[in-house]
Amino acid sequence: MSGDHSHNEDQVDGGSRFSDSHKHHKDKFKKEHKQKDLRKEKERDKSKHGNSDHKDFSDKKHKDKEKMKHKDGSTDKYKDKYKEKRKEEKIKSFDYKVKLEKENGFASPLHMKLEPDEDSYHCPKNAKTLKRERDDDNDYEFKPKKIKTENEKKAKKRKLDENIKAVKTKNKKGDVADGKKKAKKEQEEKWKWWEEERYTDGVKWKFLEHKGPVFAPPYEPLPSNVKFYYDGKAFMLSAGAEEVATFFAKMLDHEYTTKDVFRKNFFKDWRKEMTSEEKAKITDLKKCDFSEMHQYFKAQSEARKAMSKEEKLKIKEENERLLQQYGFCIMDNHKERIANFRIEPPGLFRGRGDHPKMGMLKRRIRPQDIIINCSKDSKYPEPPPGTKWKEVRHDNKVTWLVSWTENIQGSIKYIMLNPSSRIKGEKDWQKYETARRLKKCVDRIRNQYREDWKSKEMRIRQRAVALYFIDKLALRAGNEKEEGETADTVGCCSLRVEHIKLYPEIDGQEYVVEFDFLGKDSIRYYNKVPVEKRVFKNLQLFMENKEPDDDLFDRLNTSILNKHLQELMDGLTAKVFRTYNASITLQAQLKELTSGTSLHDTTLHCRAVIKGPPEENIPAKILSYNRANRAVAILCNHQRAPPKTFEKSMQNLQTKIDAKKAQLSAAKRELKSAKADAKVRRDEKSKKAVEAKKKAVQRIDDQLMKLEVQATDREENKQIALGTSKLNYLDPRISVAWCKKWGIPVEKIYNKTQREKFAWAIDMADDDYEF
DNA sequence: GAGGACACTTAGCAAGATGCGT
DNA sequence: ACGCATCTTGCTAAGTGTCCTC
Repeated sequence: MSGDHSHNEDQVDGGSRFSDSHKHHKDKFKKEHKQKDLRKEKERDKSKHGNSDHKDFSDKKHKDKEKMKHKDGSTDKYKDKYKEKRKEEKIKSFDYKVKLEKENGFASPLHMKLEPDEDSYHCPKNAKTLKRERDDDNDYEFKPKKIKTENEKKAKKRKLDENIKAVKTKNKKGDVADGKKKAKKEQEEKWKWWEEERYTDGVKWKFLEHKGPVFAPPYEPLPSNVKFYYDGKAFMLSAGAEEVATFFAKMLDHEYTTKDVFRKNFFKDWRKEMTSEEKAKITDLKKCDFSEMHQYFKAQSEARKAMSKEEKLKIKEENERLLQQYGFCIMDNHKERIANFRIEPPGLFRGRGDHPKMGMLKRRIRPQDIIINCSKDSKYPEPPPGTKWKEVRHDNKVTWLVSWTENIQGSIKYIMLNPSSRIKGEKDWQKYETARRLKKCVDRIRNQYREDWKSKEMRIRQRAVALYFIDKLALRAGNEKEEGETADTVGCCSLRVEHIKLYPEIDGQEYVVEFDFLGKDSIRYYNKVPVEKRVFKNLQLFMENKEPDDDLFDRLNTSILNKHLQELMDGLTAKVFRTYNASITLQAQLKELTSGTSLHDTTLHCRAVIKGPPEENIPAKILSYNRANRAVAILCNHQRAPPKTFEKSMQNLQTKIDAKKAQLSAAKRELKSAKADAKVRRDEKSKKAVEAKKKAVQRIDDQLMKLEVQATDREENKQIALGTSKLNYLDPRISVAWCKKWGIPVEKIYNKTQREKFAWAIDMADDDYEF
């Protein structure tokens, strides 16, 4: 470890030196050793899972001030080469990165009902603010122009509609029979919030009323015949200790109950819940035998599965009742669906990846932990009898209804509205509008950061290279995280030297950077990308005289980067690049893949795309869409574990294909003989027989094609999750426009939940929409 | 400018619901 | 009608980014 540090300038022109305090290094050293065992375990674990040959990452970070040499003498002659490169890049990653399966359908909660239910909400006089002022802060295109002029009319009309609705609700009572009709009507009456003006000044609502959260069911003690054993002897636990023990017992099948960190954290927290006698007696987790408890829970879940239809229905009805009672709120005259009205039940914390806090006890949340947010003039939610809320506040500058502080990280959890709600939808729409604004100035910004690669100042170069990664590779910003509190993951700004490797030349390509790090959710990011020479030289510079666990961009953090971005464009942050690049990629890929010619992709022997005019072929179109979606998912590194049943289901599909093929050749033979027959007989009957056979062949051929498309799609999708990008990064108007253009029903692309979330886009996008 | 509190979006997994072939 | 595969939904962790204080 080098401690030879002295200078402190921010210029890129001197000899490269680090200035780092020795103390800092010593601490680092100690910590590193402490971490070693942990890491070894990580490794083992990883190889067990077979998902990573990932190298040993250190947990340490630090900031160094150094003096660096400007040794980048390269000239830049890329002009519009850049665009091509990007394109190549994308195709590349498509090739080498993992292939995939079918869409995994991410979603959000159920449909929402607009009609208030019987025990109708108390609605205050001043809650009728229908018309809102325009938000002046941004987004010229946020609102379709015509709406501005029509707004008043619409608002009035809506008011009228609502009155009608209110009347309807009254004579609703018990008419279960025409539920279908009603559902239809509801659809027609869906509130088009996107045709209204938005609030100004951060006001999120004027009126908010809800019923509060649903608490986790209380703990039910185990029957007395289910025993816990310590050191081979039955041991009666106190209720508190028993509850925590059951959390562990339930997880016994999971591999992580064998992990040291998990066990240690669990045992420590468990002991806190024990009585002093228990504490004295139970001192070694290894001597604890939870197997009887485990068996009991297993049996219970079996029993649940084997329940009669009536019992299942009963549970369903109860859930529905809860949903109706607690699952909705009134926000500004509209009944809106709440996303997560249930409080998270207690249990053992299991973070993602190698989380230092795995196994800790996640406390039960009580009413006195809960903060309620609602209108002053609303009917406040009641705390359960004999309890009190921690606080009831009336903050209409925020969107949450309920919050509490969680005990593992000390972070705040919220109950908020469903994605189909106005408040979420508006924000979502706005997000895409910001990304569209970026589209207009992205060339300027790209030119700018290229210029900055040559800057005299180290911090500017670092900023420019980081931004290049964020733009080109859709990396996340990479906020700093508190060490030891979470799994060791990074994003762009927090990349460390150990996360990249530089190859001046490899596999016939120049200036290749190999990325290998764990990103959000400890998902591995691995990519080998050729970069521009100047970037490469800069990276060499940044890495000079650094330890593997030093920050690659030691003069940069997300706040600096975002401040810079803010200056380049109003509302621009690192995250916007991900949205922009995802959406623009989808649009480009859809154009390319759907046009017909480019579908003759020889690497993907798919007859479907080769054969016939695309407009006649919906499955092929959907495949094209999924591929475009997939390109984005790959760009954003949205991975998933291959489904457990993948191999099997692939086999099943192949069996089906084989069977279909056999069927096809049989049908063809029959056709042939029918033809021969017709030639000899020359009568109507045999002619007809030929026609029938022809049709049969055609039909079977179509079926076969469909199966093959399905197989291709699924294979390609094996380890790619399409849902995340679909739900969070792709401007839904692109998809809607594509559907309209090619006559594909939107239902083929978006399921019900997704259609609800994207109702605004489905309503407003025409077939010529351009992102 | 560092650090923490806060609000809100993005993320993958798995349980539960649905659908499909037999 | 049943059993399995797939799709949907719920769950909640883990990010981003802003604002405030010192």
